[in-house]
Amino acid sequence: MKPRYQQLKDLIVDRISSGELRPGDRVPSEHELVDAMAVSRMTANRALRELTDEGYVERVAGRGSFVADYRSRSHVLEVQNIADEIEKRGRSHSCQVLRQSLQHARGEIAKALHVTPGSDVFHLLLVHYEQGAPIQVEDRHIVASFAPDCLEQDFAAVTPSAYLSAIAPLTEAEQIVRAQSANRATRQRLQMTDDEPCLVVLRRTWADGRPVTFARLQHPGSRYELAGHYTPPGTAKSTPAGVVLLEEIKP
Amino acid sequence: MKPRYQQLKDLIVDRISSGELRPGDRVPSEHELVDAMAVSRMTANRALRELTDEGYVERVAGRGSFVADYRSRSHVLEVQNIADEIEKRGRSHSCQVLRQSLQHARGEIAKALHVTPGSDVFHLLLVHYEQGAPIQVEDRHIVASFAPDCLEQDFAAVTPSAYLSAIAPLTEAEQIVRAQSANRATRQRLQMTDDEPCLVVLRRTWADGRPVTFARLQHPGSRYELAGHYTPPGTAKSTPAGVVLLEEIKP
DNA sequence: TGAGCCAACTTGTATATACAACCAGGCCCG
DNA sequence: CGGGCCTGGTTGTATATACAAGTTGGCTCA
Repeated sequence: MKPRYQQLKDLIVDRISSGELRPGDRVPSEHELVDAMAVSRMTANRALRELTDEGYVERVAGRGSFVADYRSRSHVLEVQNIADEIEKRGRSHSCQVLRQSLQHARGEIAKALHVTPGSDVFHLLLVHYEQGAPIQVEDRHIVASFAPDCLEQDFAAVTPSAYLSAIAPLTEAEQIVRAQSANRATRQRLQMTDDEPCLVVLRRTWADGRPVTFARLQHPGSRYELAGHYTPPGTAKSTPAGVVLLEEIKP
Repeated sequence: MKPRYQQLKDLIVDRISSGELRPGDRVPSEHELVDAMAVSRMTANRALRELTDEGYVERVAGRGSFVADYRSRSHVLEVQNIADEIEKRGRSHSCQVLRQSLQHARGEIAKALHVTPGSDVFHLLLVHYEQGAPIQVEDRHIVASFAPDCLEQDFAAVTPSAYLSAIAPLTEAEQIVRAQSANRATRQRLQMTDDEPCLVVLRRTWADGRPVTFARLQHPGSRYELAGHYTPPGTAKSTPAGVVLLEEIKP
């Protein structure tokens, strides 16, 4: 049984992420939660206070609690889905599936995913295109027990990222970024010149407290870059208007 | 007057950052705080709980509260200072200053730093070494009004990052990461082979609500990589023990 | 009409208390 | 000697209560 303050938090987060509550909307006050959910005010206070710390809610003494403008939240999810990323820029995304199979986890993969060697894992190999030009080779392993129906998915339509986060929210991610030379197969798939550097991202993602997928994402250096904007927790509101995006700068 | 739970938090954070309490050390229990500081247990509990959420302490029911191994904290600051990063790995850092001059901001630099073209900015060009091997070329511009005594600093001893965060806390950062080919001068400075990819980080950092510095950091792809571990806010406690570090995996 | 005051509601903090779950070490008993 | 029990200390959660301070809107009174 989850603690009650966590139940309250889940309830409110669900209403926000379902779209029922939108940024700026009023969230139930502590007193309303006390009446509606039969908890003490301290418990309601803890739920709302933690949601504030986590960036979901803004509170004003005397006025009430409101759904926050959740721009600065969660770099993790932001970077997850390359299809969203591309379409957000108003460009077309397409995808080609090269491999979609069940394998036995061996060596490094088993270690990375915390499964015993020989366990079932799915292996995906995809190429993502932006406006028809190849932009990413996605080489992904997924713990089979987490996504049993993986082989029936059409990943050309729904990316693995989107598919996985639909099963369960991805709670944690670890990644490392490298500049490497690509091997010949990858260079061909990404239509890279022989000496073009390759931006490699190794990313491992957690759900339900355990690692569920491990991906190696390779990109042509001349056509892809990673951007991030970080504000330390608790200093949220600083982002000023009229920021010149770094993307526009080519020193 | 600060609230009492905040006073307790400050007290404990001070003892940690001064080195009096080291990772693994026991921090006062709730009951001890109640006795020593004359607060209620709920107040002591709030202080310790928030320190847990912020990654300073770890708590185990039945045993006590302990200073956390503060690896997973604050991606922003973590990545800031390459000297700290290197020395945390137990390796020696050194630095060579190639340029340290006052210039007039032009074009892209003025735009990135939100100053009018022609304004004073400092220009630094440094090479960082790890165990004697070059690991980073740092090409940095700093708003002159933010750091007037920049020309008198010895950046071979104190890195620009450390110097800047000592003036005022850096509250916000934006960066983009690219894989590029390096030009000949950079290849020489980093002792890179002709076709070795170069990991480039462009980073702009804010203090006092305005951008104060803009850096272009170039690294040899074969000897440097960026690593990050992300937990979305509020899902803190998930990180399980015995995590296999991605660094150990070479797929 | 207009200015100011007041009441109701909100969040923020603080306390005292209670019970459950967990852990370590000591103690007792076989 | 060894195994199991128990106890004291610790965290985790939950409640009832209290006061302070900010905001809003209406009401009263000049």
